[in-house]
Amino acid sequence: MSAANLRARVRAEMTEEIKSVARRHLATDGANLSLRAVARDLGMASSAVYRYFASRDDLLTALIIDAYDAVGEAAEHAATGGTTPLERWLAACHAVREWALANPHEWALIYGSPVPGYQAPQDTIVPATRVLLLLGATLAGAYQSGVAPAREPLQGRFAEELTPIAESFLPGLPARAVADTIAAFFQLCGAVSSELFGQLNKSVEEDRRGFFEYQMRGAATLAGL
Amino acid sequence: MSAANLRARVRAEMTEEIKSVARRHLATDGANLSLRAVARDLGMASSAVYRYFASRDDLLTALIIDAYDAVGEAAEHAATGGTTPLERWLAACHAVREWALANPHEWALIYGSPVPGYQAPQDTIVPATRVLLLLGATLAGAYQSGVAPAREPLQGRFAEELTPIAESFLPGLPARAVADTIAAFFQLCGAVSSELFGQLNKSVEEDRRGFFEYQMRGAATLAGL
DNA sequence: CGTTTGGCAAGAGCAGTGCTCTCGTTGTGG
DNA sequence: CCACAACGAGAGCACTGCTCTTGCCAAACG
Repeated sequence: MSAANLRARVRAEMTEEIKSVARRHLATDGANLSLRAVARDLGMASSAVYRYFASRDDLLTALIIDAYDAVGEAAEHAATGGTTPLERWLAACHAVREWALANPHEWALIYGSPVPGYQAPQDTIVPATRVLLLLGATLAGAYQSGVAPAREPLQGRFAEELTPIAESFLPGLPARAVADTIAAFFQLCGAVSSELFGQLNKSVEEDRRGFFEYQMRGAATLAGL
Repeated sequence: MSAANLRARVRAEMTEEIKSVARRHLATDGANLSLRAVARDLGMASSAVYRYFASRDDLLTALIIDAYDAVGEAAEHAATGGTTPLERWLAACHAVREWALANPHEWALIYGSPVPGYQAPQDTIVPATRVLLLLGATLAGAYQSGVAPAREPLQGRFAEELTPIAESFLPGLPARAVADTIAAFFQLCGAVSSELFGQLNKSVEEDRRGFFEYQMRGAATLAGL
């Protein structure tokens, strides 16, 4: 039994080591991750890597899940600091941005254009919603504590579509708040991606953090925070 | 002289044909464009393509410029229809979204994560600002016609950084309006990319257009429109 | 203790890629 | 008319993802 555990542990360590080297390659060379190059760095044959990941896409999927978890944890950790909902909101947004600046290629992997021919498996959708849920929970807290006043309900078909989502994911939250949460999350993604992918080319150079906060305060305003 | 023109015209036609086939490959196979496959489709050797484009990145750059122009023109054309600034604003946003839905891989090419190792040359930055300038001009028109009231000036270092940009690109527009324009543009990019890249996974299915309009009305609100 | 089984690594090999170089051909400008 | 530049084709290099076969070594079983 301990032998089997040992085998499994060695295998897990090897898997983790492959992912680690792959992450390093990702950080330096960009998204076109070469499985052979990773194998070379590990001093093993490229075919040996296939014992641990069935394909290059499988390795990418593992990295994607890790990245979702990493950015989610960074945001959650930052959000514990603030006292008011708005402070927690902004702290989470800044944490996401800073994680993205520190790990640009991993950000591109999860929130950039999908890798060609790559279809995200089911395993990725749960960790993908972590930041979204954090924003939603922050907003829900603001509603429950009365910091944010109740707002007119939304009208429109998409509001009806969002109602069951609201029930299952964030019970008690009106559909409008769910819509605002998703919209704010998209705004966050847009702000980070645009800055990271070079859209604000030489317009704001020094105080990008300040401009980002301006945008996220706007997102909070739209969400009723 | 007409001979030289003929040579140049044949060359231009060939260049256009290569781009056309490449665009078709882009639409079906995704972003990992294969120069050899394009050459095969054209019935010529892969090395012959290099007479027209120095590298695969050069071909991508040409496609990127075309894509920027296409989405810019779609937005500008749509914006001519509306009567009020808000109508023109929303029409432009919807046009951008619809262009992106019709040409997802080209959208990914210009607003998704940058292709690994690819550095956007100077030729791309002018057409890239076309949609941004349209939004800015719409906002400027609203200010000048008095539809949108004047707002408190921004404070913060990024506002100072944006002041010279305002002078050169959209003269007469306060720094805050420039900041709002860029923020709105990022919001537009975020909303379109998130929808296109599958971030709203099974939450809103039917009325995505309505949800998008909700977001863009929010962006207009933040911009003071 | 001997044998069999199963996980692992290595190597060769296939089909594909971007890109370069060389070698003919062809058409144009002086 | 002829030199020259532009062009297309083909071979070739180094690389990729992935598969298949072979050999190895430790664990499990009789």
